[in-house]
Amino acid sequence: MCGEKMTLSNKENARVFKAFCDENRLQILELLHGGEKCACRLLEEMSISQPTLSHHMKILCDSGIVVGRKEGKWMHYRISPEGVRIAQDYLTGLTAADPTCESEPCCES
Amino acid sequence: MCGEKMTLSNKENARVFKAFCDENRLQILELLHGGEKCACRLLEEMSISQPTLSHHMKILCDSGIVVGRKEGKWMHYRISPEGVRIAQDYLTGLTAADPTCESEPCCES
DNA sequence: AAAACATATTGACTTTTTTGAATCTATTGC
DNA sequence: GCAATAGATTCAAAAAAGTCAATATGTTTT
Repeated sequence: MCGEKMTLSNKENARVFKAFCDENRLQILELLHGGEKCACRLLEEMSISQPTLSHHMKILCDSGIVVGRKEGKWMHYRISPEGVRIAQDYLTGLTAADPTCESEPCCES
Repeated sequence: MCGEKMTLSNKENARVFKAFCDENRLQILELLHGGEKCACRLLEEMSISQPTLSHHMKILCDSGIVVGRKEGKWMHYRISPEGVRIAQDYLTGLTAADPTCESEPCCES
């Protein structure tokens, strides 16, 4: 089916949201918001070493929020709308009404 | 104004998303999805110690994703739709078109 | 083929996060 | 008041994450 939403395990969701819980990664996402950029460009706009950037790019790609494209000796990175959508779907599910919900009060005095 | 969206710093956004990058916290959110629960109920449905639960509840509350309500000797916790909305708005901004976007290609060969 | 360049990986170190035993605070019930 | 209960805090240890120098890999250029 087409608009089907997949449910990820807690472990998988934690990996997705790892993308957003480090300041440097948020800065990288900020830079990628302007469009696809290669690692060397990201590096010169940040104040971290090249191995550190590479490390964060790996986490961002593993989370699915960023995708990379190799072109010659360059790696171009961009935000993945599909990855972001998965994170959004999780958040939507958090506040959606749950049909299996028992509303019994907890620890009433 | 009413529908105004606030822009948080990277540091603040990182704190918000900390809520979602730990498996135990995701399990807590799963439990709170069924509705407000007190800490003692959460504790008996999880496999962690009481201080550890208290630690995670603090992080969840600091992130704004969960709010607590004290009633006698009990603490009742629930998911905050306003907090979740803030996280959602950040994600929406990630993929929204940027008017100040320069689309100049990066490292073309 | 050698030099230069872009990026990834390894290894060591530092910092942060997670964890639970022990303890403290606050509330309830006797 | 005293005992019991719920939850937070303190402290120390263990685990995980972030950092960068050095090095490795792969690509382009000369």
